[in-house]
Amino acid sequence: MNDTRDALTRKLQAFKGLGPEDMAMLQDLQRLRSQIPAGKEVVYEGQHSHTAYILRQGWACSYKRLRDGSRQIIDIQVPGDFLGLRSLLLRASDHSFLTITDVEVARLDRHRMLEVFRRTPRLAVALMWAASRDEATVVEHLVSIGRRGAFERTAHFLLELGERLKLVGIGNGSAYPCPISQSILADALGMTAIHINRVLRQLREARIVVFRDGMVEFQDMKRAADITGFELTYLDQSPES
Amino acid sequence: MNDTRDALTRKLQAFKGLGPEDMAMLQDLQRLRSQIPAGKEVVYEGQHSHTAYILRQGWACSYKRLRDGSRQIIDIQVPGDFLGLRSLLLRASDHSFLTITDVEVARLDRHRMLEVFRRTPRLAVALMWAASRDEATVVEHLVSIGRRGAFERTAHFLLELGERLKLVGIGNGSAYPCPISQSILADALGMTAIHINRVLRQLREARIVVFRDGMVEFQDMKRAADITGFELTYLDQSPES
DNA sequence: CGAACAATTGACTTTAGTCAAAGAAAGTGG
DNA sequence: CCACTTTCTTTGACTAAAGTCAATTGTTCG
Repeated sequence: MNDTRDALTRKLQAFKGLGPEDMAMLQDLQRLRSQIPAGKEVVYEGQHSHTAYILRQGWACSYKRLRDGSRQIIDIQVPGDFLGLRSLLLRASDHSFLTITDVEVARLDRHRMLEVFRRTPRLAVALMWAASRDEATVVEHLVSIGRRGAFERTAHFLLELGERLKLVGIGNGSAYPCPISQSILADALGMTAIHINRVLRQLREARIVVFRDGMVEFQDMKRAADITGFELTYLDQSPES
Repeated sequence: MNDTRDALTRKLQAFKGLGPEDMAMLQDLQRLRSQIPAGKEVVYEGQHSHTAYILRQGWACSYKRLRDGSRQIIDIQVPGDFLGLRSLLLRASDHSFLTITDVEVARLDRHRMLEVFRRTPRLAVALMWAASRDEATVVEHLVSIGRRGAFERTAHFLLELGERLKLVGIGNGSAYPCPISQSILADALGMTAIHINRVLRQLREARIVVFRDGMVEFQDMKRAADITGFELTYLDQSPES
């Protein structure tokens, strides 16, 4: 285990065959770093910024706000994830961000990405793989919100998060730090904060998983996976070359 | 209006600056055509097929089935849309398809796509733009299912569909052919067929939109857009170069 | 200490789902 | 062309899930 690697490098290493040039370019891509404090809302909806980020450290989420003030979180981003990749290509960004903890990001712009495509196509494919995986995650959330009940949905989400974190070296899938509030969790899962609170209690009382004090601890992952029908194919870690 | 153009060409033409070589490549990409009859389920979940399609004619949908037998439709595909683009990069395809009408598709494989990236990068960017737009649509569905009530959600979906079809020359946004059954609509919107039936009645009685006999006709688009908070930025048609 | 926010719980309401039943439309084999 | 099945649509009556309102307890932080 080489803890000096950044999260995205870790993640892409599931992708075999990246050579030294790819790795160098990947480092270079993450050169323009900056820090953002927790709780900062980066409102991009409707903005014409062709900028995306790599989240290097910390947690964030992407969301859309509706006119009635309610908020739907599209996905939680953890280290190694992209922020706002779509805005590189779409004219106007379609969503905003919120930093959940203090974060460190690396800025990407369209020009740099095109350069990656030109000069290190292998890395480009790896990045597109990561983007596809993010997209598959969003699709799974859609399915979850559309067709799973609150109880299964919550357990499923926590299982998924554990797997995603494990891939970048945080936690072991069955226990991991999770600095998100119940109201963020509620907005991610399409329910109210009050309801998620009750659901979390049920999960705790059913001895499946405990969400408390910034930690998630599964007591019975097998049953959790069973109840929710969780399978990790959609996150699948090792794309063949 | 040049009706001889295929739907994808029409759609990408919103993307300025494609040259003759790009156009030729775009035609070439659609060379491997085949027909599939209506009602065919193409089950890909868990399959390792690195194949995607361009939908040239007809309607289809992508969906995931849960263990309890229920189904969540991820998106409806209309002419000019991609089918299964993610499976070009992910190891295992994460969803399946259903043809809603008879369709004509053109097969894509990873190798051909990589060739596009190498030889006509301009077209590659245009295709990635289209893919980003599809993704933005999925995100909007997520938001809709998570945070809009059934009435607004349904109206929103029908508005969106109208805009998408207009872009490829089908209908005018306020009236268009729509060959999908109520049960498909229900599974796309995360509700039951019975409930969508009631909602469609309400929309009809409120003189907002009529969904009947394979046609959608808005009677009051302004009010519909107003009620649902519909804006088409997320579909935005003309990306700047 | 008090302010602001997060978590918790109870009582009640609303929304959407379930069950049951029929009518309508569309395709099939004779 | 007609009986016959199958699928789609529609409606009513009832149930279950999740939201709303209201209030309380912690917690963090200046």
